[in-house]
Amino acid sequence: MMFSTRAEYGVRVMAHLAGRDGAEPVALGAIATAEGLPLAYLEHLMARLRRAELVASRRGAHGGYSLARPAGTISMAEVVEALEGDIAPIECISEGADGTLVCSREEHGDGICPTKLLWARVRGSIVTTLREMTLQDLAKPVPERNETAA
Amino acid sequence: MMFSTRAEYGVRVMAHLAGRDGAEPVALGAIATAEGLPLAYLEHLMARLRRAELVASRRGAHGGYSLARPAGTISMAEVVEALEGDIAPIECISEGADGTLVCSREEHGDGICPTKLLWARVRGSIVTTLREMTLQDLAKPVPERNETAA
DNA sequence: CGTTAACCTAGTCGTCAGGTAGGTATTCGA
DNA sequence: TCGAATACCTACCTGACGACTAGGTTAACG
Repeated sequence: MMFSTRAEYGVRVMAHLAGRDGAEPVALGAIATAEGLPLAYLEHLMARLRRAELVASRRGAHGGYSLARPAGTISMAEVVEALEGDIAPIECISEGADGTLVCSREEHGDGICPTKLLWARVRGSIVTTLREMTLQDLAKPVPERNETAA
Repeated sequence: MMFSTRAEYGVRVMAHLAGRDGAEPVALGAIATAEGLPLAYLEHLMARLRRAELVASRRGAHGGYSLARPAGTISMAEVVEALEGDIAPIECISEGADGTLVCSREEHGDGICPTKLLWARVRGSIVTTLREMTLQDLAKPVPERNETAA
């Protein structure tokens, strides 16, 4: 719908990695099997995540992927943005260089776009929600209690 | 991006209508010209809005569209939902019959989907934002002061 | 040196957003 | 009563892009 499977699959992989925090790299094939997702397709997503420096990779035998930073420091906004690109509810709204929102409809000098307010707020609420969550929040859906936990 | 031009165009038309609140119906051709949007395409969107009973129509000469209810009582959630269908950030999340969110990944009896929490929150923030705004909020981008206003 | 797995580049395929076209039904003014 | 205006409906087209496959090359371990 609004986000494609890129975000869906990518987030699942990241959540999977977050479950193995700090440990050895995990082979993508193992993740694909565990999550029931197509390996070849995941490779494309990992390329995006790697370019965004959210995951580190080790090639060769016993290689794989691991988080580039602790799960608690990776916001979901970073993850989703790396996978889907700039977050904009509709085409005509995008983020300018200085962080302000630009409406392409306003560039013709026509004056104010009345609907900009709406989309700006929608975008804001999405970004805020994504920023407030980290990978760690997704990594602990089953809180076991044999440890005092991380 | 996340919403298509259906939402963008449709909201523009609705905002346009809100500016003529209560008055005579406005011909779609006039709106299309004013907003610079393709008339034939807008007709499809109006069909959705009409089926959702957000606009009323009058056929024939001097016919056109008008809001079915006062602008202040029409939430943007209704408008967007009528245009785009059910609001869901990704395919696997949808609203069940009783309003609870359902993740299609959980239906295989696999247990909890860790990413559901994320998408549920994103969806929630979008819906909340859309619900908090009404058409009236879009209709007054240029607050004139020759009247005490509506 | 061979196996493993990341990495890269091209494709294919189906769907759907975005828009066009042309007709029919309804209402008004003259 | 006619004809112009306008909503309404169904069908169709087209390009882009999401989702995925295929097949290779490079790097690291044992």
